Amino acid sequence: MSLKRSTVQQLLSSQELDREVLVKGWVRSRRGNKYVQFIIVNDGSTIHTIQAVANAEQFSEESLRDVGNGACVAIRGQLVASQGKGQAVEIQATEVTVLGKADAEAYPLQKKATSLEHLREIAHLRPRTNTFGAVLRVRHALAFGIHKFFNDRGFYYVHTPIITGSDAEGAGQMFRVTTLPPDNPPRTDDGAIDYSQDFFGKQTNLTVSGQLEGELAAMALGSIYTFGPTFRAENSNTARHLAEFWMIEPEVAFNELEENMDLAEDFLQYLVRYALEHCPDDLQFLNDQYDKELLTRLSFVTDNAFQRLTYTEAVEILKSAKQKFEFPVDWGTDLQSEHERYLVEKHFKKPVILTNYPKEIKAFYMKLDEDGRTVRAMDVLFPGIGEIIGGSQREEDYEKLLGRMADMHVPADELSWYLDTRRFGTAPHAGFGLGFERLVLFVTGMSNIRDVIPFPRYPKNAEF
RNA sequence: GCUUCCUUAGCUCAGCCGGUUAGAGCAUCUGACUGUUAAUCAGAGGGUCCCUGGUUCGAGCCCAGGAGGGAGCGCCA
Repeated sequence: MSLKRSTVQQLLSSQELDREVLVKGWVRSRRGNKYVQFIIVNDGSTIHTIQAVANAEQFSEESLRDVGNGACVAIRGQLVASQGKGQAVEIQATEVTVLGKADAEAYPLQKKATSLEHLREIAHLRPRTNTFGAVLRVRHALAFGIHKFFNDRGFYYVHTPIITGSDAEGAGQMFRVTTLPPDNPPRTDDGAIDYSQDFFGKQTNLTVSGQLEGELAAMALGSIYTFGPTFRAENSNTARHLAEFWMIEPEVAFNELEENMDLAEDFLQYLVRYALEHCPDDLQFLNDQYDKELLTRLSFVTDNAFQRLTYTEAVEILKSAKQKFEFPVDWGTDLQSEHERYLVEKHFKKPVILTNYPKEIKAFYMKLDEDGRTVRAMDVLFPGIGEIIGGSQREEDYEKLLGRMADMHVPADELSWYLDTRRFGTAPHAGFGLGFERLVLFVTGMSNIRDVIPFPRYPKNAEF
């Protein structure tokens, strides 16, 4: 019977020594002398590596020639207690097979430090680094934790469309989806492009948000969430924006603003706790390597209630702050990054939820407050990354919603399907959007959002 | 889109006031070393100084334009 492959993770945590094992993975390093060689292997199951020892009596120089940095190998041998310091167990190799060679002269990944900017240019190989291995494992854990959180609380996962016929969602610039020939599209009599001849018989785009469709589902299933790709064709060049990113959008019937805040806070604390529990080694590595405050900051999020205050209260605090701001604070204008950072990092020193923004600076679907000046919006602000969640209680009143759409020049006829929820059995409801990569950014302590997604898309870049 | 900084060996970076044959560490290759931990030690090979044009006796260095990248800002998640 053939020996089953063990992962590095299984071998390192095994109490069962002096048995034959088989490991397969990629060589991180080989060193030694003419009597003994040490082969360091990682297989992605953990950030840690396992050491295989090859004695010269069994392995000629020639047989290990191709066992170099980056090569893929299968190693069979005895799992034994290590004679050396630095690891508890190691494999005394009896058979080393090279599954895939890696030319040492050409292999782009070095054993020593390589900049994150350079790794971005070789994004097809960067998962083999410690850093990206850790980031991708944490990313997975967070994705899994999101589904678990909602499933455990009776939410249904709803798949909203990626191609949308609506261009009025108001969340940002959209990417057009078309099969018309770009050099010579069919035209109508007045010279405009004739989209009636396009694939869908109309103009279509990639979604900027699943929220409107999510609201439809919540008006039937009660509690739902979406988790899917989202696209923004904005020329945003920052460490916090991507043209293609993943968004989580829960929507809950009968929830009002207060319950929406409770959900957002529980959700974020749960996810940070989930990552701490399931990825301790990866987070420890990221803490040691990139951000010595990371674990402290994560614990701070799980251990402290978020500070809740209204936009109006925040403006008062900022106006009386001793700190000089580049942009003046005035009621009615949106807060700048510097203002949000002051509130979170200097004034409260904890995550902040800002609510009840002026209606002029928020979306048409947010519920109007009694005073007629503000809406039941909420933004969750995190240290370092700013807005991680944006949400609101939705306007459930048909007439008021129509009025808001008219004020903000949102075409009601294109959104008749959305308005139908208010015409037939409307109900109070609330939800929010969480940018998945911003969460991964916060939890990993990475500083650029392009380093927390395998293949980032941003202006002038769609490689791989 | 705006502001600002950067681009020199495979990688990370020095390079003085514009001066003759452009450097270091790591990586690679060769050799040494009986258990290494980013092994160590010795030696060798390795360059379109981002591109185009200009100034100058002479440009990696100064000037103009272009390309690419970082940071900050705006838009937002």
